[in-house]
Amino acid sequence: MSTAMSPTYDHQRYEKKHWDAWIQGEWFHGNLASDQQAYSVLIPPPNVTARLHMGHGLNNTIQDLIIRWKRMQGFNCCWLPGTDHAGIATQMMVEQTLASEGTSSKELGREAFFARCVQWQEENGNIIIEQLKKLGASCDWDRQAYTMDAKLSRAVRKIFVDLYEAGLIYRGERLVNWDPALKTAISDDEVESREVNGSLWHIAYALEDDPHNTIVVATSRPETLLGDTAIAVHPEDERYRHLIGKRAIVPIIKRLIPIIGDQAVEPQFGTGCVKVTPAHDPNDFAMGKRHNLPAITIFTDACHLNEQCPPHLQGLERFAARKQIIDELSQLKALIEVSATRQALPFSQRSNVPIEPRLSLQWFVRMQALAEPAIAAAKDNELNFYPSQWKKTYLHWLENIQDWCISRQLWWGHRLPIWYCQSCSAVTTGMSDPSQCQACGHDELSQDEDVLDTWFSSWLWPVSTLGWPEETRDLEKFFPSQVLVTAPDIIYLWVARMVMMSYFTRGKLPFKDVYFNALICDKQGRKFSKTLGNGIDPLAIIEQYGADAVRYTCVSLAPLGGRVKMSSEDFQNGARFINKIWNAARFLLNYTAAATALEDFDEASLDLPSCWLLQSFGETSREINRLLERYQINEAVDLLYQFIWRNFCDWGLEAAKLSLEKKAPEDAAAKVQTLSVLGFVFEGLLRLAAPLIPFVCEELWQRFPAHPRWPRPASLVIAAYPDAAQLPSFPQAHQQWGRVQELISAIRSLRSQGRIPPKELLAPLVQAETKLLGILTAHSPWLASLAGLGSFSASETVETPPQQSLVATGQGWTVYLPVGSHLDLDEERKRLAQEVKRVEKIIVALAAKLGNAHFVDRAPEEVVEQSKEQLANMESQLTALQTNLRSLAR
RNA sequence: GGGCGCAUAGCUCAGCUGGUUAGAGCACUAGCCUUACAAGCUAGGGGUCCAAAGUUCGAAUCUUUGUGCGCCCACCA
Repeated sequence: MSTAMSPTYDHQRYEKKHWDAWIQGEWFHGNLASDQQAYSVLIPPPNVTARLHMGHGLNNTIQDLIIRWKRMQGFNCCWLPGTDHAGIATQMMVEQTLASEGTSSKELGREAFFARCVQWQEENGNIIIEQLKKLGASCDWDRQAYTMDAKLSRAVRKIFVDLYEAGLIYRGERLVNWDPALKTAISDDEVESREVNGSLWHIAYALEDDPHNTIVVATSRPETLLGDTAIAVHPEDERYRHLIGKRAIVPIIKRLIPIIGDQAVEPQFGTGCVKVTPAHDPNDFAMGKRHNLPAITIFTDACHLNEQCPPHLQGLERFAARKQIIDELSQLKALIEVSATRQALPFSQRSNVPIEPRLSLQWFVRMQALAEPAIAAAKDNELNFYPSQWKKTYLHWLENIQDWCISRQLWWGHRLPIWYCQSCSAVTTGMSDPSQCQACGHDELSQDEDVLDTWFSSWLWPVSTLGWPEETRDLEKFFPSQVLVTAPDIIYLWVARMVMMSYFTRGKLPFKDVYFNALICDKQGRKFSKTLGNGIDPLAIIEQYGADAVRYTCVSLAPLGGRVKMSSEDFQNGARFINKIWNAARFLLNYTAAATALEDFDEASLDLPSCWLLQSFGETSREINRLLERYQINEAVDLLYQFIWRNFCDWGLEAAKLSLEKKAPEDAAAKVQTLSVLGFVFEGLLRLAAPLIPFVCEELWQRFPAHPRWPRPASLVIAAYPDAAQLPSFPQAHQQWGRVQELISAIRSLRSQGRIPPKELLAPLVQAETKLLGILTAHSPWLASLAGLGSFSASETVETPPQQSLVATGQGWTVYLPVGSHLDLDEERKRLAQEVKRVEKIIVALAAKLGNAHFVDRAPEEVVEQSKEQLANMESQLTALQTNLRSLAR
């Protein structure tokens, strides 16, 4: 029934097949009728404009791993997917398209432009969703949400109205971060400060009552003197104190402005005098408030000098204006000095141009009250961060929270549900568009032109995706979610705000755990960016190596938090791992292909290697579950890798070959047992690995005959996750076989040191304590096949080591390997001498420890016992080594 | 300027409760085409755990200081 397996795993043949089956089975769907405990996760909605990059790859693989693991544990899982309408980004994309058609948003007008945005979204908005599916994301695709959906838009409107009515939304004139390229305000969080080389111009202002005397200010923005409304000095500055209260004359425009004293002025910096331009600098704005200064805006929305400026300057762009002003100042001999300086300049992350602080009427959310429960939740450890140090960052921001400017001068987004009365200029809002002013009843209303910041819909994500403001069954079942997996760079923009909004709408946390995944960088540690072109395209890698390889590689490289350096070669590792599993299956299927089901094994009559394998599997299962519970995901993945490769393949399968390859009828029963254990553990490891690498596991699982101990549902995605408590356990056998493995490794090592060809059979002498000797004798066929022995002799004591032999020692055993002519005496003496030295060093350390009365008194008893045992053991090893060294002496 | 973090093998990193003879993967060396896998197997080399001081019977692990490097926040004109 199974088709022949190629020696290498060919992901192209299987991924789509299983994806389609999973969707068909509806196993990713959060079931409202289920009695099982719900477990839900919210996807950080990617922008509709986004294309899958490695950051998404890692972030979504981690979410998928968690949700698949929980699903296999029997939870009623719902991983809610969706996209974000990305106001600025989408608008820019559409503008670009329009420009290539020779038109623009202005020409189209608001409505037509909005329609184009909708169209763009319909055509391109789902690309990233399709890409997530390629990665294997087991989201509840029936519940896919979009922030501009009718449903979510209603939630946005509702929350706006609620906040407005609660007095938490207000309109105010403030300095905002103005992006002159996009001609919109952007939030503080979209501003990035960069160090640039700048100049400091020293400009002389004549004093009103003594025009021959001047006061000199230092500024990096001379052009803003057109908007100066004061000069400030530190009130205690001896040099200038006498000038406070007098007036100075702004050069060029000859405006009279007061000289004021303000604590904010740093006497050491520049000249100690600051020109104050409240409309164009946040500091100056604050100072202006304190001293009741007028604010004069000198720029248009595109940052050209406006009608407030002298006619000959009007229309100049801001940097051209700077040059012009400097020229004029030097002609007036008012420019005293220019010095070079490094300065932090705010840039728009969106358009990459310097931000212009601009005074304008905007809408704000009052944040302080909203922040309170969000602060308490973290302080009380109801909300937990992984890694935990982010708690401080989160709290610091919330405790110093500023009001949030939510209006954007864009067309794409949720338009503010605010109407101004033409007659009385009162404001009307509500869930339905008003037809008359709620203050005066006048029916001529005009809606605010602005739209809401995109994050204003994002902070509702935990409730809006589940149907809020309706009291839906989804909301009842799947709110709150369990864990949010995201990147730390949006801890303020999104994480903290969702917490606030969930408290406001539901009085509850939206999730109890926040997992911050690593930031993916190139090998030089630089962020992936379009301009550097250093990104790795996950789709190309999926194409080349398969989704499983991408998933494994991402997660195994990425520790919790932090930063991971990644290159496209790293994915070969993943591909190798997948291929290893594939081949282990190929090997096993040689023996099981004929059977439709495996027989059960009898725990009482298993051989030692089988017991060891079962015990290893149990321990691994326990540890993986434990690590996943603690979100130590890359460690769980590493453990899985070690178990599959080292334990199962290198030892389990190699040991099993012995009985599998036997043909005699009397061996048949043992063979069935071995095969049953291998089959059981292999299915178990497929289950352990399925959340991480679902495609290859599903394919292999379906090819595999059923085992009586693993009930078989229709798909591996809903099969039970291994639970150590229900697995057979053989701690003693595990330990015993461990010592045999140690011995085998030692013999292999001696062979290699003695340069004995792999095919030559060996005949070592093993000295060991009685019990171990018994085990070794009973397992001589395994020693033969795994260590390449022809025969071996065993003894409890060895007085004189065999002539010309290599020696190795371990816990309770010594092995001598006669090598005759192979022996290079000099080299062996050297090696032994080194070995003696190593052991002696350990003995000295242990003896010193045990000789220390404090240690014996104060250390826990078992630690002392352990040290004593170790010492005895090391001493006997030393004796054996020394004896052999002497026997080699000439 | 404030806050957070990092420093362990050539590279990327584990080592979360102090008890190791400090681990993994990649890279490197030697030997193997052993009919599951050469995308493999076996063996091996490689580390004053950044520095100094301290706590302790015992420190890669805890404390302090220093050095170097990241990131975030902040208005030094």
